[in-house]
Amino acid sequence: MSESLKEDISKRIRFEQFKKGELVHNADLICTKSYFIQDGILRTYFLKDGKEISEYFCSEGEWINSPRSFMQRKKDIYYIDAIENTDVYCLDVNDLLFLFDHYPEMERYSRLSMGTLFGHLIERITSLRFTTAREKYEHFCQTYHDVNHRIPLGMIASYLGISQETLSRVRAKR
Amino acid sequence: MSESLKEDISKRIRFEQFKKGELVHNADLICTKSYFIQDGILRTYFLKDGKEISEYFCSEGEWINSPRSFMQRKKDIYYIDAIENTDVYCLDVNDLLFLFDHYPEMERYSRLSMGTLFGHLIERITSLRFTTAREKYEHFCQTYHDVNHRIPLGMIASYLGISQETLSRVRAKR
DNA sequence: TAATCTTTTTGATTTAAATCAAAAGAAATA
DNA sequence: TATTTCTTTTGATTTAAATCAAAAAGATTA
Repeated sequence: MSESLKEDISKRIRFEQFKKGELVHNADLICTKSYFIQDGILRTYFLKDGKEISEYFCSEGEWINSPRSFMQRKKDIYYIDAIENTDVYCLDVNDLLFLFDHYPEMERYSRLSMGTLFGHLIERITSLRFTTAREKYEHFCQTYHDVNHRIPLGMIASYLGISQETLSRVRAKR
Repeated sequence: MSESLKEDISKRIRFEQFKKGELVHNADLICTKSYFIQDGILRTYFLKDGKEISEYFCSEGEWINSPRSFMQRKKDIYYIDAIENTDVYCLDVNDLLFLFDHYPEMERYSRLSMGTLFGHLIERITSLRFTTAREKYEHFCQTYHDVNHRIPLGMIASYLGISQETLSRVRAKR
């Protein structure tokens, strides 16, 4: 990464803090920012039949946004909230596009990190098809073992597409 | 797209044909090619407990490969086979990397099309969590309605993570 | 510290879908 | 065209997980 790019990024990112339970992004708005987590956990979720369904969790060292809203500049169904008090650096979509336009290496970085993210999504799809609740949870533990016990049981259950009672019983049997 | 890029691409892609049921990519090998479908349907699948589990289907106008194998140059669990007699244009990973190195616009094209693909995967995850078999199939019909009846029932069932008997009954009730 | 609210666990019952089994219908092959 | 093979449908039974209900445990606030 070139010096001028580093400088340009640091000029554009801004530090922000969110309290536990606070809404980071509201689905009523277009998501114009991407958040890099310094400390804490953020969650993406959407509403189905009035209930919150967790989509994914991000912790230290990861970027989070509402992907389609951010990339396609339109509204989407996803909310983002803070599971713990969380410190982030945020980058506006316009600044990101500026960086894409001025630094070809940014395009490349983006392509490569998309590839990784892509892999995660495929893993996720595979795990959702494992039929039993136990297998789903096992898979969750593998991918999220570091944050497993920092996330409330009910949120994990909706992420896995199983009821909280079932998840509680699955955990009890380990 | 610049003329020289167009020319460079057409010099590098090669026409190939596969018979119905033929293996396009074997999971024992690294996937070094990406296939653009001109006519027909290709399927990605993997084996679980000796059974084929369909991962996704691609038809006319779409690109298919074994993503992690192709992008990270390592073996992965996915096979690709032909559901119908299929005509494709194929592009080697080295040629693609050459194009990335020589045409910044290729990086951009890749980034944008990844964004779309990303959206599809998120849709997919959402649909897999819809609890009932009927809802899963409804969602499949929306995204794959044009190829729905060109794909055998059993393959759709494994794609959705439900049994073929259940899918047959779901269909009967429509 | 008590009181309230939230989250998790435990128990009983119901239900959707899996499994087992076999017949019917299509497609491929001789 | 008949025969074999593969795919889909239908029926009976079982099972995993949802739902309903309530208690226990853990947080948060007064």
